[in-house]
Amino acid sequence: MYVVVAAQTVLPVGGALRRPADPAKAVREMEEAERPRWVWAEAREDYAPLLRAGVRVARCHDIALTEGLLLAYEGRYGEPRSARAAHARLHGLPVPDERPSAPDTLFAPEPLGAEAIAEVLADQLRRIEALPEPGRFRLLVAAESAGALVAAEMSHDGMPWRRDVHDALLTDLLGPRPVHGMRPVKLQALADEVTAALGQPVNPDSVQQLVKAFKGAGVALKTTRSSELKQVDHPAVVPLLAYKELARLFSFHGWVWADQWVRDGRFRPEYVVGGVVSGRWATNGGGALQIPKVMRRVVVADDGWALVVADAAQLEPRVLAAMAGDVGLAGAAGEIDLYSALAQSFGGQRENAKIAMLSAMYGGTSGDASKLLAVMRQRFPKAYQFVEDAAKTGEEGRIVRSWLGRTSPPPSPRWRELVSGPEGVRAARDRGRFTRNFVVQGTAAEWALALLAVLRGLLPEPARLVFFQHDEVMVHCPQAQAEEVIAAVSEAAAEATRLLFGATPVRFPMSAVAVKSYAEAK
DNA sequence: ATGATGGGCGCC
DNA sequence: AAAGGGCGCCCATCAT
Repeated sequence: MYVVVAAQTVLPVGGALRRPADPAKAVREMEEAERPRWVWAEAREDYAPLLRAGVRVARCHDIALTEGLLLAYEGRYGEPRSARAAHARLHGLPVPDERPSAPDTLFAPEPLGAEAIAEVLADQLRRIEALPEPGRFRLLVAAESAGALVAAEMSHDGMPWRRDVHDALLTDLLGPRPVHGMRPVKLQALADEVTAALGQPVNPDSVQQLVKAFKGAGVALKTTRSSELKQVDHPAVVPLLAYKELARLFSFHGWVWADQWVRDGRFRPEYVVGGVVSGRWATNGGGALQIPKVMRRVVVADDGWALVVADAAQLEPRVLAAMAGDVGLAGAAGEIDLYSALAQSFGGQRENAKIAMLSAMYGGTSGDASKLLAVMRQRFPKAYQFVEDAAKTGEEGRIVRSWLGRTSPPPSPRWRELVSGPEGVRAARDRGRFTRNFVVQGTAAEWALALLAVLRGLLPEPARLVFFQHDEVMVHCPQAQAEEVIAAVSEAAAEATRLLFGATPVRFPMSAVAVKSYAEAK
């Protein structure tokens, strides 16, 4: 049963519109009584007020996310996907642009009413049924919508973040917090060392100045990447590399960042569900998906609580094995260490097996790749063919889809120009690598979303999902629940596998550990 | 002053 | 560890 929530009203589909005095209370009561699938314009906006009112729901249908998935499938990639835009299209009215990220409260349009949202829902459900594989797409929509619930909840609950530990770490590495606009003392000392070693004043943040100064010292640099610098024998290199590392920590995850993103011992980033074309999440501020490993010690469970950290091992090759239905590869993917199981086919070398798989999935060409790919083609023809087909489709300018039906963007007009020009072969090959990767990464993202959705439903109160990073999840729970949560992770992985692939010999093992601090995991 | 772009690098 | 795809985000720099 679908129930639309919009603008302080509640509309059970097929029923009568209600205007409850306390909408949050009405949602809570209906959730307890009948667990409907809640429908709203955009979970990111509509669920947050409910969370603040202490209401959580099990299932939803996110109109905007669904519209985005449908438009892409229908070859209308990039058209506005808001409920308002979808409603306008339905009635042949002018379609408004996507709302700017900072809504203008003075001139923002009236929110769409529940009846209008119900119309869009009916239209979306019709469009889904008209697809060649409606069952898969329904699963995609459910998983994406569940992801929106999780994302809103994780932003609401936040990841444990010890500001005292963070401050101690920063002070240890950089020196005490400087006054605004100044470099921390240790950073400044490194900058001074670089200047002294190069014999002229240089801002180590400036690529231009660095290249010039190194040239003056007799060193020709193409770039100032650390990989290139490491090849250079010059006394400025060591302090410069140290500077780069610490400067990044200071500006990306330093005190200013913490002032902005950490409150009440919780880091609260804003996640963007489906923010990456492949279906992975992105973040909007906070850089939650780029937290440096050295910072993990700052993520500490509350007293008496634990962090259960779990990540999927070798997710992408397993996804490929399951999608391609390659019996040989699926057999190896029935083992915990897929690459070891493959080693036999590659002269007993686990590393060679790994290179072959990665090159097949990502279009790698370096080193021994081509030789190993030949072995791959011979031993695992269906898996090989699957990614080759995806690459060829992309090179020809056509679109590909993930297992559940997420659609890759079409080539840009610029690409179409390029591909018939002198750089055409290169442009085609680049896009082939993209589509080759899309089918694997996109399906891996779907598996991870399904895992997340199932796990969310299995967690006991008061355990909370607090972090999700592509193929890794973190749950914050009372210590006494840790074993139960670890078991829930395994169960969720098995269920996600069944949902996507049905009966398959491929296993998707997850390593889950209970720790006090994130740094102890892995 | 403000906005756009590219280098560089963190994460998966 | 190699490797490729995907991002976000800072800084410097250049154009407006």
